[in-house]
Amino acid sequence: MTQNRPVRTRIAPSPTGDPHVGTAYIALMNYCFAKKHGGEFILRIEDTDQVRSTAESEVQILEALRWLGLDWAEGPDKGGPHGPYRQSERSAIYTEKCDQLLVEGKAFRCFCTAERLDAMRKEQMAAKLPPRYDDHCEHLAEADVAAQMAAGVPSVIRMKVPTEGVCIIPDAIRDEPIEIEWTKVDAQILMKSDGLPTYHLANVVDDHLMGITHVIRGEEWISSAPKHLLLYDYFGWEAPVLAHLPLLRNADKSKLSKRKNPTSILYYQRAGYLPEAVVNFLGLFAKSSGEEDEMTTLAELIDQFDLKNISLGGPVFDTAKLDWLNARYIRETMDAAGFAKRVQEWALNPDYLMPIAEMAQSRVQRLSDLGNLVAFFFANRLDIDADDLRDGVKLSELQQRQGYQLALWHFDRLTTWDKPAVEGVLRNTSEILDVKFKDLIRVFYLAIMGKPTGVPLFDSIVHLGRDILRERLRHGLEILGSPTTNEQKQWQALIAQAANRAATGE
RNA sequence: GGCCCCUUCGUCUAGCGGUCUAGGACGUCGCCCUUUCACGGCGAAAACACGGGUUCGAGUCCCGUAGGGGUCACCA
Repeated sequence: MTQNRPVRTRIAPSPTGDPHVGTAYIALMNYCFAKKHGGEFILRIEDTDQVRSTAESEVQILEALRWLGLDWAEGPDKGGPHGPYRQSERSAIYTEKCDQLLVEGKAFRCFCTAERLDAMRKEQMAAKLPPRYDDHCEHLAEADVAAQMAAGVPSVIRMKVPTEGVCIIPDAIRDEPIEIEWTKVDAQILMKSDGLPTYHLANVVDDHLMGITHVIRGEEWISSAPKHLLLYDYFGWEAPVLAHLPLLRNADKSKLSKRKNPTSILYYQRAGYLPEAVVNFLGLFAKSSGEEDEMTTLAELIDQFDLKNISLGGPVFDTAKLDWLNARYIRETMDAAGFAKRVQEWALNPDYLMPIAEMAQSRVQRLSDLGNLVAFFFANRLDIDADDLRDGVKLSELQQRQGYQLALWHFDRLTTWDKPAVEGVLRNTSEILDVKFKDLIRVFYLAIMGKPTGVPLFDSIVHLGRDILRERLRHGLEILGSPTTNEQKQWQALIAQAANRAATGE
């Protein structure tokens, strides 16, 4: 597993949501490692999940990485010698490789239904056994397979896995290799019934074909590493060096999630952070910090980069230090003119200003009324206190809190982000809480604008974006105080009600 | 629950058997500077999860325990 090919690393995001800070963190480590060793860093889009992948998400991820300055040598937007760089365009390759495994007896076709597999897992769980494929189809006769295929029975292809021994997984940031028994490894599906590969197959095939020498990824992949190593072995390919990075955490140490923290890079952009500060902050997790200044350039980060410097304990993504770094970048790396330019690019640009102008025009008497009217578009958290927030509200405090929580729940589940969708969430919320729409709207004006009236709410929410909105509502909740246990129970009931409505389509 | 990973101040971390009465940074608090605020300066409180070994000597090595996390999908 020693590598002497030219170093090549990659970031391989799945375009299924907002660009995540975790992706940026992994990308940065791969980027620094490649640059440190005079290698290349490339970008590949892993969009084999037809249901969840969107073109919009892909665009945003590319934009976010570009914003951070983590430029890639090859990728779907710029091509390269190992393209295409979008897995959905590489189907033929996976089919060919998978057929090869089938022919060589290293994989088998499986006709099990989802129902049978579910039942099987339940039984295994009940018997306190680890859920694992029971090899039902592994030894089907060839004629049998052919017959089912001819009859058009849907099938998947699974990989065969050794029934004894242990898999040794060397890891570049750990002193000792990780060992996992083969009996704990499932007969992973390689090819789904839709004809597209799963992550495991596509990832291994692409990493090999694209000449990736070092796979630096999150530690959520440790338990599937044996499958990957086995695939390299099956294909007769040299496996890349593996390095599993600790996951970024919420303050309570759980895996970083948007329920508890802003996780979208778009949020940090909108909230007024500078990309160089974000990169610096993320880089600190891989920097062996002695006595020297923690403010470092990307170039210095690369120069000092060493996988061994990464602490294995999952770091809490606590933005206090990011705030401090950001402030220093603002005051130490630019003059007033430069600062003004940054602010302009940030939000005083035509794209951001235009919708605001449309909302504000009919509501000002003098140009100077604009500031008070739309200041909330240029803020992150609003400076409001509990009295402001309860001012003139007709709902009980409990209802107000539930309104925020319920809306938060709904907004997170929205697949489209436009005016009808936003309005739908609020109407829904008012119905579930059984309060007047008008009264409910008022509490949202308060949390979002800090005032009970202002420019149109739905348009404002759309324009502010999901992440800032989430912060405003979360802030509102914080100000109102934490719910009692009794309230928590009522809250569960409301969520159930909301979920029910969603399921039955109202 | 099985398997795997992890464990130094609130947070990010330095530490790789004696130099540790554990260092730095952020945050917090106090003082100074100052028309306010911020910046800046000075200072303070604040940690080796626990229990056993090994050793002349353990934050550093080993074993347990506890705690946290990840993973057990036709998602990545």
